[in-house]
Amino acid sequence: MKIINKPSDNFIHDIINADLAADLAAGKRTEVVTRFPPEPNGYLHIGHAKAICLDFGTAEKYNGRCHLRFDDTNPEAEDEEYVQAIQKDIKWLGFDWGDHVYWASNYFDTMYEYAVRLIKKGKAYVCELTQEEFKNHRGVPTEPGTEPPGRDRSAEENLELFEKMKDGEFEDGSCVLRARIDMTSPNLHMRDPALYRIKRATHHNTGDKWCIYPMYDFAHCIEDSIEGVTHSMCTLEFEVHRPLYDWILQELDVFQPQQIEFSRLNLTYTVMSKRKLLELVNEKLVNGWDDPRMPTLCGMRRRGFTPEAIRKLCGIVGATKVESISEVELLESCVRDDLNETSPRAMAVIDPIKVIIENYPADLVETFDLPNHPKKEELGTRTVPFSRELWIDAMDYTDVPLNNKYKGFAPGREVRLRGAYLATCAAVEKDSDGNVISITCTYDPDSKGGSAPDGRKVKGTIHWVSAQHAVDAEIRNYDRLFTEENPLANKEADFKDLINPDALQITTAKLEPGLAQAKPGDRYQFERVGYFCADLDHTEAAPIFNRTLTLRAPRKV
RNA sequence: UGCCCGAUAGUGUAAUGGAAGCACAUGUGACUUUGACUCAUAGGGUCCAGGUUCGAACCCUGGUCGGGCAACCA
Repeated sequence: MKIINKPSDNFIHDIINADLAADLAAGKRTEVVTRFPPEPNGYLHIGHAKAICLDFGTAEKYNGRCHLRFDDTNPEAEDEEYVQAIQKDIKWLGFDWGDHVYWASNYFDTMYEYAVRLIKKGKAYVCELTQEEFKNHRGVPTEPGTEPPGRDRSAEENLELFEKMKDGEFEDGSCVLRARIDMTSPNLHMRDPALYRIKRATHHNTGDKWCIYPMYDFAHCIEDSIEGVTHSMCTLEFEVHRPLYDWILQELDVFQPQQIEFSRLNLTYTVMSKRKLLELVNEKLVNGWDDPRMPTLCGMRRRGFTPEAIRKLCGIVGATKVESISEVELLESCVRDDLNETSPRAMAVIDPIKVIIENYPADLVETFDLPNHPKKEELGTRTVPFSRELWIDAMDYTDVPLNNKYKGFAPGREVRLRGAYLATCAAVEKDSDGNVISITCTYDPDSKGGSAPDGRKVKGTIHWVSAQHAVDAEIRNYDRLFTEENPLANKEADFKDLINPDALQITTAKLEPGLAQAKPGDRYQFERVGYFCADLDHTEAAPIFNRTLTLRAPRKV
């Protein structure tokens, strides 16, 4: 299949199209290889989803391949737990790396050889300055730095010192290997950056084999090069690292991938940095990485968001170099759009009040087969019991309707009990404080199914649950994590003070009985309320449902 | 006061020298056995100033504003 002349979705594909055309013209092999390179030091969030969609999506588009590569060059931060979680989340999102899973740590031998090569060329040296001392030599952005002592040592000496570093003859932090580039460069990253540091830490993959570990700048370009990555996409903050990326590979004279930077995904009412999310977890402001309020993929999964919706969002926001904050409404729209199509309907009463149907036989139970989806017959039907006493939602009763959009009961008012009968409110019983305790009504036995033989119309259709059959459930109502669109906008303030106290509100509800059999993760639309999914901890005996999102347009009565 | 990057409706994103579109959000209306969905409809935009050109969101010059960069993190 021809892989050039694919329509462009973004500036990155423009670049790839041009590269492929040039390769073709030069008679070279045309190929696209990308990679997603997480450090296994935390959970993936929706910002990573954007990168994943770009990396895997681009490879798919050009019939190339995308590698999953764990960038495990800092053993102190990394953990096997994250390795498993990252793989699970990528698969959940719908992408597959096939056999192409790699580890930076598998290239440690090659990296060491490459470092030796640089030393031999006089392009790297062992520097014994402390961090603080080197900082003084590096200087500040507005002034050139100065060359540190020992910079002009012979290659032989450096080779010997570097070998001693590797052999553990020096203390942690006593020296580093530096690239010998230009201490006066206007780009701080080119002022003799560190390539290797000494760190006695057990690596999850290489154990105690190494006591020196390569820095990101040295490791990443080499990883890309070894794997034959053609287009190495990363976020904007690495733009100033690109000259170094290119310098290292040129000095090494090895295959040179192209680094392309794009802007991170930001969403309103949340934060997207691993460090800040970790703070929320550590300070127990949320219940772990998979708290449904979190923008992590595992949190969103538990919340009930779908991978399809997240992928759709990533497609819509695209890839540019503009630093932007997308409105969370866009994500929510993608989620509702998908859930509306796919989730079966059910009835659940969140804020129950009792309805007694005076003229309905006390011992009668009828069942109704209601469609699971109003527009998709193929989703089938479920059986819902109906009896003399029902639960309806408190919002569906009022003494005096405030406007003509009101759908519920009011004294003398007839409404449709969804899928069952028309019923007219006869009386209401209140406690001494004026709170509604119960409503009595009469039903029209000829309106079975919800329509009257005389064809009369009713204003509203409300949902209900048979009281004697209702299943009690815990409902976790989730909302936005922060009260501010951009919790980080005020640099003086602590973003953690801006957490929305109402982002989780736990209530109990009356569910139609079939819902108890839901399996953890099953998604539903509770009609007229919102989208919900059975929580990870849900059981038939103790049902728990998470509110994914309310339906659009909050009720204004 | 160094270097790098960016700037198109409220938000995100197209238009690559030839009619400024789309989506979300918002307003109005229709439909509805979900105040959902669906459908129709409205408002609203090229940071500023010059220049090149028959023609500029796009090219050039100068500003303005926003972001990034001074870990032995990635």
